[in-house]
Amino acid sequence: MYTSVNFTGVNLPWMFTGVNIDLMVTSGTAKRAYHHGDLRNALIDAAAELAAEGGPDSVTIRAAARVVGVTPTAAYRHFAGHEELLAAAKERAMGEMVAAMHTSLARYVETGDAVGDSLGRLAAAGRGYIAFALAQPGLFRTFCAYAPPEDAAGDAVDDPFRILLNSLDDLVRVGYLSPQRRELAEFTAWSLVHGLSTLLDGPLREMPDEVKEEVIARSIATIGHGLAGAGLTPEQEAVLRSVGPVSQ
Amino acid sequence: MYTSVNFTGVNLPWMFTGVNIDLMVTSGTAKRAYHHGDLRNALIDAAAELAAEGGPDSVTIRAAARVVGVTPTAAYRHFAGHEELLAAAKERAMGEMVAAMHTSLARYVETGDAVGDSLGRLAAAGRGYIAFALAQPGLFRTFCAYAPPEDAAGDAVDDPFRILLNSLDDLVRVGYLSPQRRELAEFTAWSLVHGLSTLLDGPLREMPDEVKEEVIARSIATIGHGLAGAGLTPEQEAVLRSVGPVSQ
DNA sequence: TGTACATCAGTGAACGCGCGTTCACTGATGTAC
DNA sequence: TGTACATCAGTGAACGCGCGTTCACTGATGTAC
Repeated sequence: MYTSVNFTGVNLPWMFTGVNIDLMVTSGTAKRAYHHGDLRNALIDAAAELAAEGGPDSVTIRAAARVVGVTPTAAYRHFAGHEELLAAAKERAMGEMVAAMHTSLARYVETGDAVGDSLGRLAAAGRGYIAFALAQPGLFRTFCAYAPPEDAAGDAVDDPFRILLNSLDDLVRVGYLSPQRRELAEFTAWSLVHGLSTLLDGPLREMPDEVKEEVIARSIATIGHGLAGAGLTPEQEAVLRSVGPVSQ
Repeated sequence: MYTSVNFTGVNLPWMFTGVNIDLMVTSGTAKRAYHHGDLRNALIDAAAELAAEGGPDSVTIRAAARVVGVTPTAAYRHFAGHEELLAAAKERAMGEMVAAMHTSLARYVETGDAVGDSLGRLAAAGRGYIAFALAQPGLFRTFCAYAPPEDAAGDAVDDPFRILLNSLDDLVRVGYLSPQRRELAEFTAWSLVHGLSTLLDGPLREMPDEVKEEVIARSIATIGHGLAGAGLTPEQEAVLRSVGPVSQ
């Protein structure tokens, strides 16, 4: 399980956050005090849970309040409105994605071959991305709707995109990827991995897992080959380039 | 403009479909007769228009009826419910996508080089896909939600996927793509093109058009190279393959 | 050719739903003295 | 250490919105005779 979100069904995050909690024991059952203690985080937890179950559209103030067991109005003490709660859920989803990619990267076992290991790390990062999308489709779709906050420009160093950039830079350092082909390669790699994630969880949902696995493996290999820029003759590459934008 | 949907703002499709239309001239202004004449198609036109403007979520029975200038109840004479109207909109979106791909394919100018032309046609098909996504984001998102009807299994021969399959088969026939690497390659190609479409219209929306163009060109070239399977040594390809699925 | 009438294709009002958001309020907390 | 009271963090009721869908209805159509 990649996510730290509480999926137990019973949402009692305040049991664990434990800031200023009051319990009133009433005839043997624990009852929440009038003051929640950490409602803001509880609502974000609930929002992430809702996102995991039904994607970003399922994140509503009323639903989150319902999950926590609180009046919708109470949420307005902690969020300016729906948009702010949704933004928090997106932030969570982004965090989960980064965690998934790091987990995958951490599991990669180095072989000692510099080129192979650089490619391996790139592949591992992509694997983490895809695995997260397939394991947590709701959170993945929420992650896709993520937009970095206006104020924090370039602050989020630890985002998935940064991991990708580093992997590709590594491939240049190691001599596999030419600086010329390095340019904009991040978007090619991201597109493939993102497209795989979307399609395997969408139109190709019914595909057997072994076939999915083979599709992923072959796709990664194809990109791996492609980055080298071998295969096509310069003339053929020029032909491809001549297939320009389709005017409307 | 790829789409045949009426975007004039004033939706008067019945003026053109002209089946059994009655006009009652009342003090100089044309007024629709009580019976519409072709309400079903008018509603589908409206649904496609709504989808184009706001994606599949904007397709509602009430909104479509509003566009046509008819009571929501009237729609129930022609559609079992909301789901059926949405399905019709998806069908339309699919049709527009196919048209866009064919347009792009038709514009490809053959060079005479068999391999180059096969690749060129594959690229042109992909271009059409991406161009449609960028020109009609709402319809593209509606297309993505498309699910073929249960009854018509394998009937839709002329769908985008079929175009892709044919292009790849061509690459084998022409000797560029080995039968071994042909297998499942359609999903790699589709993923790249689909991912590009999604990202360029999403997180990369602000990217200048020339850069977008360069990203597309380079991505297509990378896949072109990659399909040849040159670049990586067999050992390196094996390393990539060993980066297996990330267990949860 | 004219007319009675069944059928067809709409109208208009209403239902219940979940949503975001606001209002006046009240119970709990914690601090000044 | 005890208490008055400001402040904080909730409640409960209500608003308007757009949605899907259903009901009884009515105006228009076209056909049998």
